[in-house]
Amino acid sequence: METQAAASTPRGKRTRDAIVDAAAQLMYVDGVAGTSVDKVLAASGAGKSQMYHYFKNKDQLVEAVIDRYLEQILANQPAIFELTSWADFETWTEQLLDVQRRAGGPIACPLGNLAGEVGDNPKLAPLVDQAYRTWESHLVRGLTTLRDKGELRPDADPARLAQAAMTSVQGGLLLAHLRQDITALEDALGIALAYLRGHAVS
Amino acid sequence: METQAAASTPRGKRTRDAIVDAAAQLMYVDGVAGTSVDKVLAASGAGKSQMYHYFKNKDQLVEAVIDRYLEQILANQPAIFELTSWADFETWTEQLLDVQRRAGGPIACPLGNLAGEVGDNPKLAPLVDQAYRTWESHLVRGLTTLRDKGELRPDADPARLAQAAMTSVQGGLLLAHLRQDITALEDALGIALAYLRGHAVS
DNA sequence: AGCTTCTTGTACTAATCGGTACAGTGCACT
DNA sequence: AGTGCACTGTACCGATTAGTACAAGAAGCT
Repeated sequence: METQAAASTPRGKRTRDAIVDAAAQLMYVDGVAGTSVDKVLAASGAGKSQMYHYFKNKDQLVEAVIDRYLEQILANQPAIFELTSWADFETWTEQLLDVQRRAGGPIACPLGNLAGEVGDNPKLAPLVDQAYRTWESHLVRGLTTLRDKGELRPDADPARLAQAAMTSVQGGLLLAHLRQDITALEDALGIALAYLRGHAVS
Repeated sequence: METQAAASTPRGKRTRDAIVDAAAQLMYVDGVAGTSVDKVLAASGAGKSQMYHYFKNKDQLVEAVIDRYLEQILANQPAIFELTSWADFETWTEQLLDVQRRAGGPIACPLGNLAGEVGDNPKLAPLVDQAYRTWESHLVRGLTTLRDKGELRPDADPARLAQAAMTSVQGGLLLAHLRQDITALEDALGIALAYLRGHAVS
C-alpha cells in the first residue's frame, strides 16, 4: 500500500518538488487550511493533473510538506549532528537564533505553526509528532555522547533533558513569533542551556 | 467606530453567546480556517442573519472567540490572581495540570493552537498577543509582590521571569498536545518553577 | 520508427465558502 | 392598540473549494 506516488523521471521530480516547495512556503505563512491547492499550483506553475498525479489528495501533500519542513529545520542547524561538547550545544542554539535573524519573514517554526492546526487530524498529527521526535533524537544522541564522555552526570536522563530543551525551543519560538521579537527565544534558549549545563559534571 | 455589535436584550445576548460558544469549541478542535461560519451556526442553532447581526464578519467572530479563550483560561487557573507566596506559584502550576487532566478532550491550549495559525493575520495576531500579555501580566504582578515581600531577589526582573514561565507553559503544552502525554507539561512546569525559585532569596 | 509509460494542460463538477437581501416575528414602551 | 426596534428565518449570490475526466505531449527503449 503505497501512500503517495513517487516521481520516476527527473522532470517529474522537478515538478513534484516545485509543488511541495510552493506548498511549504504558502502553508508557512497562511497555514494548512488557509492554503488551497489552487494557490499552490498557481505559485508552482504546475497544473492540477500533476498535483493529483503525485499526491492522492491534499492531506498527502501536507505530509510531504511536513517532511520538507523537518529537512529544512535540520539543515538550518547543522551543529545538531555534531553535539560532542557543551560548546557544541551553544553553537547549536546560536544557529537556531541566526536562522530566525537572517530570515526576512516572520519569526516562527514551520512545524510549530502546524502543531496547533493539525493537532487533532488523526492522519497528520502523528507525522508532526514523529518529525519532532526525529528532531529531538539528535539532542538525545548528543546528550548521551556527553554522558559517555563523562561531561554529563551519569544519573541525568538524556531523553528528558532533550524534551525539556525542545519545550524551551518551541515555547520561545511561539512567544517570539507572537511578539515578533527574538528576545523571547534568546532568553528561552539561554535558560534551556543553563538547565542542561546544570546537569554537567562540575 | 464600533468594532462589533453588542446585544441589547437578554435574548440577543443568549444568541450571541451561543454563537461564540459554538465557534470557540469548534475552532479549538478544527482551527480557525477549518471552522466555517455555516458549521458554527449549525452547531449553535442560530441563523446566518444573527451571526451577521452581531459580527461584521468572520474575523470579528474570531476576535470574540479569542476573548472567550482568555476568560476560560484564566477562570481555570484562579490561583494566578493570588500569587503572594512561592506556594501559590506551585498551586498555580497544579491548577494548570489539573485542567488538562480533567478535560476529556485533547491536551492543548486554545490560544496556543491559534498562535500558529493567525500569526500573520494583521488583525488577529495583535489580539492573540494581547491575550498572552494579559495572561502574563498576572505572573508579573505575582512576582513583583514576592519581590516586594523580600522573597524574590531585588535584582530579579519580574517581566523576564514571567515571560520565561510563559514559554515553559506554552512549550510544554505544545509538546504535550502533540504526544497526548501530560508528562511533557509536568516536566516543563517543574523546570519553570525551579527556575523561578532559583531567583528566590535563600 | 514505433510502442509504452510518464507527464502535462484544460475543462469540468458538486459542494462549500463568506457574505447579503429582505421579509417577517417577538417584545418593550406609550 | 399601535409604533419602533431588536431579533430571526430563509433564500440567495458569486467566488472558491477539493477533486475528476480525458486527451495530448514528452521521453526512454527496442
